[in-house]
Amino acid sequence: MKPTATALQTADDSADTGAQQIRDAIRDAIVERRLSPGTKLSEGDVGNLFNVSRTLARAALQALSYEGLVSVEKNRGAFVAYPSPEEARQIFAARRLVEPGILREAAARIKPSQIQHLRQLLLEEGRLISERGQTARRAEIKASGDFHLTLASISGNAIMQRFMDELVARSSLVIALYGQSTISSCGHSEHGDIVAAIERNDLDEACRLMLHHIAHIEADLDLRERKSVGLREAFEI
Amino acid sequence: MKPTATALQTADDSADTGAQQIRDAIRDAIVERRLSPGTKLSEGDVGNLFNVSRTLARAALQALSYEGLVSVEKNRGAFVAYPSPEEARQIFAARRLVEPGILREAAARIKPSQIQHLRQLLLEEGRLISERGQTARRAEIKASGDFHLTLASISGNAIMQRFMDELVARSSLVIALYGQSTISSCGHSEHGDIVAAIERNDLDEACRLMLHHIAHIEADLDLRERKSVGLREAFEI
DNA sequence: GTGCAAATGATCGTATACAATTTAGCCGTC
DNA sequence: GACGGCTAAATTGTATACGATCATTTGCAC
Repeated sequence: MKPTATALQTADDSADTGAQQIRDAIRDAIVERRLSPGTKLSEGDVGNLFNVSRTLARAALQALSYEGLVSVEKNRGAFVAYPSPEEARQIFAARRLVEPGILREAAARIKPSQIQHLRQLLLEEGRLISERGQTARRAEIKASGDFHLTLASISGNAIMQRFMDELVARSSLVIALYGQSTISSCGHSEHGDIVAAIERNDLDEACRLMLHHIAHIEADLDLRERKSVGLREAFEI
Repeated sequence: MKPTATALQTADDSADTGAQQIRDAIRDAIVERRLSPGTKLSEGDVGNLFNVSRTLARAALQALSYEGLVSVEKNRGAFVAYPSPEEARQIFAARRLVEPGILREAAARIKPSQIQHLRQLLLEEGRLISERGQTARRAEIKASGDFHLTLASISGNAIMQRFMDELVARSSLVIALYGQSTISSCGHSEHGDIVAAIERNDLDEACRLMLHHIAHIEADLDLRERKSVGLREAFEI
């Protein structure tokens, strides 16, 4: 299972300012679930795909490993991360821990134009949900995460923003692996409720809704240990 | 101002498993303030210092830039990060936001042996404070951070732990730049108070103490904008 | 036919080499 | 004497090359 050209070549021919472009392209592919967890990302293949040397491919993969999106195994190669159930729990625990705080901070500094921006995001998200097709689905996944990231950006704390970047991206991986419901972002209306609570300055309610929202996402996961199904159980029906 | 051999060569001749060793050595040097903010870390120099090629030196510096300890400027090189007052504020805002949560999580899972471990850390910290000399001072800086990192490790959340790693390291940079009091870790007793509160299971009080502790550290900073002192003000006495 | 051992191929780890960019020094002109 | 442009040195950006490690398969013995 090697990454196909269609899975990765999105921002290909843009200026080659370095490994960053490659990193971003691969990250987008992972977040939008065009690349499945466990997919091997060999340095050579990635380099060929983007027409750069292994040096840059390696740098990009290394960067992604710091974000927890790919895992590099010594002398074996890089793979799209395959979060364990335990990791998944920790990711959502971290989100429960930081998102209320980010929300409070954001609500305290939010300006009318930014509320407007949030509302526009919700609209776009709603539009994508009603559309059909793979590309719409992928855009929807991204838009769903963008809501949380925008909140972090409004909070004005670049460090928390980067942290949320990581958490949202890794959440996408977890949902790809353990999500049950076919609908990817079941909680669209919940986003709207949160914005509404912010608008009427009811912070406690907004935080409550946020925690509920995160719990809702997590509840859709099936985090039972799957001991690499496929040895025997997969055929012993 | 290039990194001197004595500033970096700590774990030099140990096994060369890769760039990780170099990264850790430089990180320690930064956290213990043997390397001052703004110091240039050229790839060539770093490579020579550790007897490796520029490839590995570059990888190590790149990794440190992801942690915010080093800033790499395109075509200009890498420098020990020089956090702006605004960054400093964000770092501490982030700590205020996450540390109470980590503390609660840790307190909920803490085992007697881990309390023992914390107490031992405090003892060691106290011992270092009473000693004199540069090496003791540096060890003290590290020990002071280790308290917070140990708490994060007890929380059992690897993601939050990594995040705290970053925050504590960057805090050290900020204190090096903006700290006023000569004593580096004024809040040793506060650490003890927090452990005591945990021990008697008074979580609210523990969180309150933690927030107080962070505020105390931050209060010792002089975060006034210094517009690269040395243009004119430095001589216009 | 099964199991182990050596050879093969693919991939990674690191070093070196070359191109591009910046920085510093130098000289001529104003 | 100060300013501006030019050349040279130093440093980074990227590619390539070679040695090391791991996975796989081939072949042989049992």
